[in-house]
Amino acid sequence: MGGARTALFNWLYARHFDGDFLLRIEDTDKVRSTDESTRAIFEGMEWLGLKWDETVIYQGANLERHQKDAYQMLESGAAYRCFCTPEELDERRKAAEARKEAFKYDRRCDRLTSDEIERRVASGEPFTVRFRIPEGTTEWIDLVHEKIAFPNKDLEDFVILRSNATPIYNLAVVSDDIAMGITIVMRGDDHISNTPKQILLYKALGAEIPVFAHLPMIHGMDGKKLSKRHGATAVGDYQHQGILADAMLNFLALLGWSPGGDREIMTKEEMVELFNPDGLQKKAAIFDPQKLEWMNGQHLSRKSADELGQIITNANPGLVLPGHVIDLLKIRARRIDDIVRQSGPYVSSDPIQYDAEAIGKNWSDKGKAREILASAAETLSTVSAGDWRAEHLEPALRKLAESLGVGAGKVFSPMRVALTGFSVSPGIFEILEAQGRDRALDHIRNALAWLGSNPG
RNA sequence: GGCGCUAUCGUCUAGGGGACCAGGACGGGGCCCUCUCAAGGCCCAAACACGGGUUCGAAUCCCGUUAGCGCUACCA
Repeated sequence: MGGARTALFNWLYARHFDGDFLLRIEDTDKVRSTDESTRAIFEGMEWLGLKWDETVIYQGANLERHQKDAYQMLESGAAYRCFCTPEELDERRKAAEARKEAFKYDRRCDRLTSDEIERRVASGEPFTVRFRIPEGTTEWIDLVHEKIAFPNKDLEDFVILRSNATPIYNLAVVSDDIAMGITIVMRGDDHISNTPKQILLYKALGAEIPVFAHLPMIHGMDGKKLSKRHGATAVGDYQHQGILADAMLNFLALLGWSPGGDREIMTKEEMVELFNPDGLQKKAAIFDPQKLEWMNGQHLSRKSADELGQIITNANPGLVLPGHVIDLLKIRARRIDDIVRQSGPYVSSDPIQYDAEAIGKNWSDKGKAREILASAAETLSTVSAGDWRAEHLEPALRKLAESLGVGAGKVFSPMRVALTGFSVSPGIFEILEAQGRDRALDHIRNALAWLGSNPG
C-alpha cells in the first residue's frame, strides 16, 4: 500500500511537471525480493495504470558498477577497508548496549598502516568497504519538510560493500540514481535517516545531488505501521475486493496530499492537473477502509456503463452485462461485485437465491406474500410488452395496492424480494422495466412456487 | 539510550498572523424524501496536545514539555 502511494506521487509529479517516471526493482536482497513480490509490483502498477517511462531497471544487474563505485571511493580515500568480522562487531555492539551507550564504529580499521592492510589483503583476509564520514553537517531542502540537517558526528562510518563484494542498499541506490539521471527522489520518510549518508556518497562520487521529498508513512487504524495483521494491505487485495483502480488512486492520493480546499473526488487526469508538492502532508496518515469503500461508491456512480462493463468483464471473464443494468445498479453499489452479485435477475430467468434477511423482513407472512405476488402477477400480465415501462407500471401497481386496501409498500416490498432476492434495490418500476416483461413475470412465478414449497 | 520526523474533530483533511467561538469529507446520531436503502437532501455531536514566548492580535511564527512514529545491520 505504501509502495503504491509512493509510486502514485512520483507518477503524479512526473506527469504534472512533464518529467519521466522511472521504475527500478531493488532486488539486492535475495531473501526479500522473490519472483512473487516482484510480480505483485508489476501487477499493482498495471492495475492502477501507473505507466513508467523507459525500461525497468533491476538493481541486481548493476553489481559491477556498484563495485566500481565502491573501489573508486576506496581509491580516492573516501572509504577504507574494514577487517572487523560481523561477530566482533556484534559483540562490541552488545557491550555498548549493556553500558547503555550508543554504539558507533570506532574506526579502528581506518588506523591500520598501509603495510598492515596490504599484508591482510594479501593473506586473503575478508574485508568490507566502509565509507568515512567527513566532518561537518549534512543538510538538504526537503520538498516536504523544508530543511533537514544532520550533524555528521552523529553518523557512523557505514559499510558500502560487503565482504562478499556485494553492495549495501545505500551504495546501490546512489550508484543507480546517478546512472539513471534521477533528479528527484520521492520516498517514504523512513528513509530520512539514510539521506545524509546518501548525500555524502553523491559528493564522494562527484555527482549532482537530486532533490529529495520524504512522504509520510501510512498506518493502520491502531496507529501502527501498516502490516499483515491489519488485513488487506496490498493494493492487489483491494483489486480482488471489487475496488476500482481510480478510487484506490484517489483515496491513496488523499492520504498525505490535498489539492487544497474541499476537493475530494478526482479522476486521474484531474489529480495530475492539480498535483502540487505544496499539498504534501508531513504527518503519517491512518488507512481507513471505510472511507475507501465510500469513495469507491462515488467513483462507481460516476463511471459510464461502458467503462464499468469493461472492468466487470475483465474481472469476470465471459460476463457481459447490458449497459442499462449497470447504470441501474451502479448508483447503490459500493464495490464492483455488488453489481455483479445483483445482476443475475436482470439477465436471467433462473430461480433467484433469496436473501435470508430479505425473507425475514418482507416475506415473514408467506401466505400474505403469496396473495400479494399472485395479484401483482395478474395485474402485471395485463400490461403489454409494448407498454412495459415505468410510467405505465407505476399507476397499475399503485391502483392494485389501493384495491387491496394496503399501502404501496406492502405490495412493493414482497415484489422486491421476488424480483431481486434482496430487501435493498433500485426502485421497483425501474427494476421491472430493466428486467423486461417476460423475465419479471418469471421471477414472480418462481417466487410463488418457492413460497408454496416453503410454507410457514 | 542516541539521532531524526511529526502533532487541527475517532479518521482523512482545509487553514499559511486578524475573514475561524475553526470549514469540508468518512464514520456516528437525528430528520426528510419514499416502495426498500447500501441512493439523494437537510441537521446535530465531535478538534487547534500542553506550557511559555513574539505580536495590538496566533490554529497559523519561535522555544520547551509530552506523546506517537521512524532510523540506529556486512536488510531494503
